[in-house]
Amino acid sequence: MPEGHTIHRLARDHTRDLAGRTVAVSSPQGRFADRAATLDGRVLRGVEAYGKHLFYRWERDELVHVHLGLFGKFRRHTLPWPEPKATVRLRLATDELAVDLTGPTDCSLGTRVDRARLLERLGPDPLRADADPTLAIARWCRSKAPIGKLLLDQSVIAGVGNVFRAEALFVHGLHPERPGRSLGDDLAAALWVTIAAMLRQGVRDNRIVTVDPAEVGRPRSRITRADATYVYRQDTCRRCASPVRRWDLGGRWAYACPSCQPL
DNA sequence: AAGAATGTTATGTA
DNA sequence: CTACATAACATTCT
Repeated sequence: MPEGHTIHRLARDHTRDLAGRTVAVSSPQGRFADRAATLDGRVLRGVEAYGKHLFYRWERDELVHVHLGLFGKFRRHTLPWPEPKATVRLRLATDELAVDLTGPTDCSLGTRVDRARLLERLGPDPLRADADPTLAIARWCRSKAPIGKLLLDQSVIAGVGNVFRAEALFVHGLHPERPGRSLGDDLAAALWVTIAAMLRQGVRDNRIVTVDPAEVGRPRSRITRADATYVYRQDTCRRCASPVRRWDLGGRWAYACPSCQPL
């Protein structure tokens, strides 16, 4: 489920609800079940998002790193909360609410050195104030790899997943197989801006809606999941009704409209 | 109710 | 060394 917007949204919500408080930590079936006690009952200092990664920082600099992967999900419970289900890898709880994590690719205890090592492998994240767009743009413009592959490469740009790849390329009429270096500086810069705007909108809505509500003729709030994209998981192009093409690109399904996105 | 899914990494092969 | 393919891993939803 998650692309960068989900992660940033979680960081924001968890900062509001958990940071600055004493947090009960348990990891019933988790990788650090034995060490959860070291964090239990201490103050959570803050929650940080970078691309698709989350970092929970405790007093004395211990960090819990979470990556949701394809299936990871947080669920919140208010008082009287249930016993964690067998699939729960991490539970964070204050007096008011409990947050359960299931299905993560990663949920591990680490240090700021581990965090730094991880961030070295990530490109700029458009949702972060410290992002340097020119790093991603330069990589695109230098590479002969298909732009559809470059968008999923987290070391080039962090936070884009399969939906935003399909949709951002559609908006610019770009075929996913176009080599990055064929874009040119202006188009590449425009693509960054589009991705950043889509991600920001995603944080606001807490879901992905990439179609223009005016184009659909319905307010944003009344756009259903099935109507929320131009080509991603669509049979026909939401703009011109051509049959959408779907093929494997970089190990994931790529979607494109042959008419709106010629090669 | 089988199958698909908004992901990543390690390993094998060319 | 690069580049690609494949497998492995996580779980829920339709």
